[in-house]
Amino acid sequence: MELPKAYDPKEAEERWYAFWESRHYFDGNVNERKKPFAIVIPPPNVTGELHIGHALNNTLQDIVIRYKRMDGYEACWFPGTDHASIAVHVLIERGLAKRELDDLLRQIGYPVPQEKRPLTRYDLGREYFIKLGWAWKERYGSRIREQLRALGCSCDWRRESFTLDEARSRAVTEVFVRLYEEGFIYRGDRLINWCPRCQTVLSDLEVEHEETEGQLYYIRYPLEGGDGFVTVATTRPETMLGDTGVAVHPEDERYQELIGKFVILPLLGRKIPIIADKAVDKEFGTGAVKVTPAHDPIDFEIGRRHGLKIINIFKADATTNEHAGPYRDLERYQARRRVIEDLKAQGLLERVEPHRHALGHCQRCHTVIEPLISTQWFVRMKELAEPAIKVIESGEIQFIPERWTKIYFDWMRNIRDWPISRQLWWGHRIPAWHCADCKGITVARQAPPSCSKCGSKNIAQDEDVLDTWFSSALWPFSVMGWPNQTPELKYFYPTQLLSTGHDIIFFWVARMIMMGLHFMKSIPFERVFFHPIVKDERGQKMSKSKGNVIDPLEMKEKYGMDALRLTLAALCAQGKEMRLSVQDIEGYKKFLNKLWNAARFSLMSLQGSQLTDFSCEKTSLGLEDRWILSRLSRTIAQTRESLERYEFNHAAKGLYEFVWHDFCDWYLEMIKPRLYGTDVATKTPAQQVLFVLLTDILKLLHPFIPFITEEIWQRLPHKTAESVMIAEYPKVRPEWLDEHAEQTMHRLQTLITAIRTIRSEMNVPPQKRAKVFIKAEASDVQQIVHDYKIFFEELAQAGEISIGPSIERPKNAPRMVLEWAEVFIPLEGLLDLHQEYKRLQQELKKARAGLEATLRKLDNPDFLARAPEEIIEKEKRKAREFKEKVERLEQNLQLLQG
RNA sequence: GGGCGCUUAGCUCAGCGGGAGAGCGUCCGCCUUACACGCGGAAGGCCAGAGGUUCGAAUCCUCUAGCGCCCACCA
Repeated sequence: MELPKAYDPKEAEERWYAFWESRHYFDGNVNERKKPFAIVIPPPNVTGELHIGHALNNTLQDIVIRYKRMDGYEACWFPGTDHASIAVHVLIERGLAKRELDDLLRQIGYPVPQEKRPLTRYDLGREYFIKLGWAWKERYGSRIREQLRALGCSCDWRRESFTLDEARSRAVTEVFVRLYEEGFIYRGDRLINWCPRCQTVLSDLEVEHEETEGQLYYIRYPLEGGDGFVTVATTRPETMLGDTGVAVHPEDERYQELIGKFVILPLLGRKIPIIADKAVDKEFGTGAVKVTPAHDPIDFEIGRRHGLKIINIFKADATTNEHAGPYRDLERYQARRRVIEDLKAQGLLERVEPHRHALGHCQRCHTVIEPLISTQWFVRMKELAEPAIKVIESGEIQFIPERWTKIYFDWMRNIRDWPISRQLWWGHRIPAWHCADCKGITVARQAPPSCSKCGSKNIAQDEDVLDTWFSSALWPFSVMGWPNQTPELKYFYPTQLLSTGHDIIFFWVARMIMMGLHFMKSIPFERVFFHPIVKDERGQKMSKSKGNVIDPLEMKEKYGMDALRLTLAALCAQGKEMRLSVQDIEGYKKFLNKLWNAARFSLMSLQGSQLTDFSCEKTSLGLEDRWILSRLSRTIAQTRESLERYEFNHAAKGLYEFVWHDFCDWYLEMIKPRLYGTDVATKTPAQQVLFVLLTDILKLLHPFIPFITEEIWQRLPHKTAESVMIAEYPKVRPEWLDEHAEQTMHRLQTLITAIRTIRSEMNVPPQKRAKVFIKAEASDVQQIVHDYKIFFEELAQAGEISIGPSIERPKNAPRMVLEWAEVFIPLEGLLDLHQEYKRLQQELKKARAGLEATLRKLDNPDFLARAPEEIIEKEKRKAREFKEKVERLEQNLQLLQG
């Protein structure tokens, strides 16, 4: 079947995806006759849009899963999306405030007010808010799925999950209850990170530190009973309203007499003690520090050690409360200004210094974090982390690249308890019920009829939801139906690969390992591949505001998805970032065009052939056949090895190189005479080999560029499978390896290139036949020229060829000097001797340098004594070759001058 | 403050102990019936710097410089 002149990705991509799906190729089923290969998708946020990072990660996963599927595994890729508790919550709040969600509100039956702006979640109430969340999910949730399909992802869509769906919620509840019963989950007062905008607690990971230009304020605290004062330094003067002590280092001579005395807190007049604590740094500031246990993590610890009072001066929105006395009901920075003004007025502000320090910001809304004391639910992590450290140490789970293990260990060995409650509405509600009478808490899988402590029916469910990463941590087994003991769990768990970005190694990877080990008693995945972060061509992060984003769907529109996929694979080296530009995609698109045309040519050449035998019997094969089969075998091996190591760049580039340069540039050109000819004895084997090459190339490339390979596959005259997607991935064929053919071919290529170089440099018109003289002593070189004359004629436009050991350079003939031959082409016009001289000089210089370097080694007794035998042999051979080349060049230069 | 990574051809990067590579870009010549999204050819590099290990270093070790990232409770 013939191919159209150009490939149209738009039409083909959709058609083939539908075809694959209708044939159930994506389905992974429990199948005891096959080995399973499972991947669980990192669930994109349900309201997300497919960005280039998704495109990369999901392309890589699809490459692996398609490869494994073709290679005989029962492959299953579990898809799904994440409810993204806080991210979605914040988006909805924003949408409400801007009144952008009115239509959704009407849809869920909420009486939308005319005027009110901003609209808040408190106006809606919890029930409507959650309804709105689901309506939102319905509207936007399918978008990301459609985009993954456009990418070509061969997910088993029957198994799609959502972290907030019923089955996953059951898993969440089960895990919470069990961890609570086992004592891992507790509720307590801790100093936590509070986002005053989102009005929720955040884990340390959700806080981003940023260097900020701030000020260090030196404030005098008068000593009790008269003269003198202690000067403390602080970046947050307003928190002095909550000070309950002043601390110095126990060994600080300056303050020895003051320890145990009291100061009077300015502005509020509270009497607070001076205490000694080793946490204080003598060198910083004045060596005396104000202690605000309610609003600073270190102070909290100091306060605890010394039994200091805890005075919280902030409300949930970080405005001051009644404890701030005259400064109550002020926004925190306003309070700071007022406090400073008043201190200054009272002469208690000694000085202010500029001071750079890191400030925590909310990951979602970028508001400055306020450390606060609050009652929250926590998971005790230490004990859960220990086995999770061991499985990495032992290699049971392998990180790729390996360096991420160190980062993992550092975090896991210093792990802190995980605050899991969030004061949000969109998410998994905590399965705990508080009793208004006895204040007891009942944790249960379902709403209990009464308090388990006192039996009172006066109970209400905890208001909080769980950190979104809590459900993500269960993902590898929750998508397989846990807590039910499903056949899928038994067969597909643990999965073989997790592919993700390194930015969520703590958020997600570490927690999945801990939860998997705890609840499944086994690792969740065998390998974790950390893909690089995609940056623009200048190494800058892509962002909409910078206008440097590369939108996958736009690229699909312009170049086709295969082009993007291949580019991403080809650039995916195991570094930390990948620089991507549209030009790269354009470049790989050209490869697809090349492939398309090579396929067109091949199919045309196979037309009408009655091929039945593809055994490629060596006896009937030409040099070029044996060579390309040998190269194919190596390429298969290299592709497989690279894929096993997740070296996608090597796999993609190896195939690119092989297809373009070996197959197209040399092989196809070399077999043209046979294909155009009518001699069945040479034509048929060429067609056989061509067919084998084409089918194997399609199969090898299919995981990278599924659409175009299928489009071509379907036009093959003798399909070995109804789809390339389910064809068997090529296996290494050792019997095809042919060192001799490769060596001979290499010499042939070198000679042809030498002729082409002379022709090109001397401006011999391309179509003009040229007489060629080759001086070569070695009989095998003479043999090559003799046997493969046709290739010199076809590929180098050679006319008559004279070869022999005593060939003389004809007059007016520029030359190429090789290690084992000299090539001359007589010119009709005048030869530019100067140019020729320069070129030969340059080559001589190189050859001499090479010779010297080699001889230096061979003259070194240590080298001869210590280097391995084969290296010495190699150096000797090199020396001979260089020497010969140098001699030939010298002779030629001499002749040139003479 | 701790840790990690990078520095190779004009650009983007491979190579990570034995003769400096690719793609893009540049230059030259070609519309040769698969492909001008192409074909053929060429130019271009003391592999950041300094020490060390080794018979041998772009490749391993140490230090320095520049760039980037992550973690962190010096107020």
